[in-house]
Amino acid sequence: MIVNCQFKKSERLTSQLVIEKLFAGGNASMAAFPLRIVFMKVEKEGNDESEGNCGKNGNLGGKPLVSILVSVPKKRVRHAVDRNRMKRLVREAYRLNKYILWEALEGKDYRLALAFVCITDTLPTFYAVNKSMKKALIRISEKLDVNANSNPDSQ
RNA sequence: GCAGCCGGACGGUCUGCCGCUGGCGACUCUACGGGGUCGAAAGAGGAAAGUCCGGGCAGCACAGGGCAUCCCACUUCCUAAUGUAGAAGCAGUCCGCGAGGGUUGAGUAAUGCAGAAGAAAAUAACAACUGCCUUCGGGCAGAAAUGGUGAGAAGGUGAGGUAAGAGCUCACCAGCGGCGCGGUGACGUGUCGGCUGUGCAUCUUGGGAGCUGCAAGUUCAUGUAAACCACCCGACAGAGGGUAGCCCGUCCGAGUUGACGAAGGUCUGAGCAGCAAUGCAACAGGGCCGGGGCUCAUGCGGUGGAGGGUAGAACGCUUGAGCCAUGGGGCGACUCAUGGAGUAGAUAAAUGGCAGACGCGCGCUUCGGUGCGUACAGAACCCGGCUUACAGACCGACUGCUUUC
RNA sequence: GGAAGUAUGGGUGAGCGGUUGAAACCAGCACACUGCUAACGUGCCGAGCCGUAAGGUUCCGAAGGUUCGAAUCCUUCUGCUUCCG
Repeated sequence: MIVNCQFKKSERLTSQLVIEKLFAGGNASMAAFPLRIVFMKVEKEGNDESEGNCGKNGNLGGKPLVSILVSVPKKRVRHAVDRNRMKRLVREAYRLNKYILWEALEGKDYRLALAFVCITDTLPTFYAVNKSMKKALIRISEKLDVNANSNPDSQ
């Protein structure tokens, strides 16, 4: 299969409940310079069974494996133009590198919620964002495997 | 040629690959709500910004009048627009050699205030001046010419006049009023007249103002939902509402429309609630009772309180006081007629990424090229105006300096 | 998106257009007290610039304006805070 480079609106994280949970604390976060990444596992729930029926024409049909949000604080980046540009760069970098996470999540029984928060004052180039995005996604997928092994102990 | 000033109009272009958003068409899945794939077109501004004004639009409130409160104020015009809005002007003042630019602008009859300084801040006499009296200390009277203070000192300058002086008189100038002329008008100008403090507030005159804002608001879904708690209430009347600024008379008045009417009434049943059957519809219903009275508190209604729920969805939402062209009117803002083109609508929020070519500016240059840069800034209901930010570049009118004829 | 408020010494925070460049508290410096320190008490500097000093001058977020006179009134910007489902 060719690497899926689409990024539809359904992959956006828009639920207020999930977002509040994500930022409430206790979730893993890491810094990759222009960004800080917060992520959380979301268990597949009962309504996923109905999803399974739809899911036969590809995972695009049902709920996506990963949903993300991008946030750029107004305090760091003053102008709306620059905030929009920062979000676009992050989204584009995620779009091109999302296959890393999707491969890691193949066959797992949970989904992921990710938040990218900008922690820089100056606009970086696309190359810088792309590079750190790749690194960060690889690190996350490594961590997932570690957590999967250690999860039964902690719970 | 250089520098400037005003007005208008613009603010990058093209190609390839990978994406995003809403609609359209085809195919497809479906729990019939909608989802997926493919296709060809569309997808930020002159300021989208600030939110400083004005409107449209929406909800709530509201018979009417007066007072109070708040806002506005040169003139004429334009507009949907009532505005420290816009256009064209007028007057004062400041800046500029100038083209021009900034800013202020109803009235002053009455009342009040004006720190410090100064004799005195408006019925003016401190010093000096003049006259008279004198016990030589000074006193009385005249007088706004002199003094310094101050933002402002009793119109200014000069001459005459006088005991000394004074618009007391005259000439010129500034201001005010009457008349003539010009202008729609603010005002300008000529002439005549009397002789005239500054600022602020109250005040006077004229005009205007209900409140909240698309997170307005509407519909659907979810919810035991016509859910729960408290209070009010049914005509011998007045709790209350209009009216949480006050007053006057007046009106409504216990879910509700219209007509007659002023009666503890009559007629209609158009209305309201509910999926429906049906229920309610200006003193309904039940119990006791011969009747009145008394008691109970179910349903409907009103007000307040305390809660629950949402990945909530849809509408509002983009055709509008809109845009462009030509012609007519106007100095202009603008307006009239005719014709034409016409999908941005997101909602943790689309309009992007990469690569290359061109254009423009600056630097280097062996004039072949080459390096760097390419502004301010991102729709959120929609318009009009203002303000602020802005690389570059175009058109037109005008000004100053310089050169040539 | 819409609607309000606020900015004054190093910090908090009063302030009628007129003695205000600044009330008050904290902080700082000096003195006094103490064996030494803290606290209490007294006084001073209050922020820049010029000056040895006396003193002069500029400042109430920034820039314009009104006024004889502005921290205060008006306009435009800047920062911060709050509210509206």
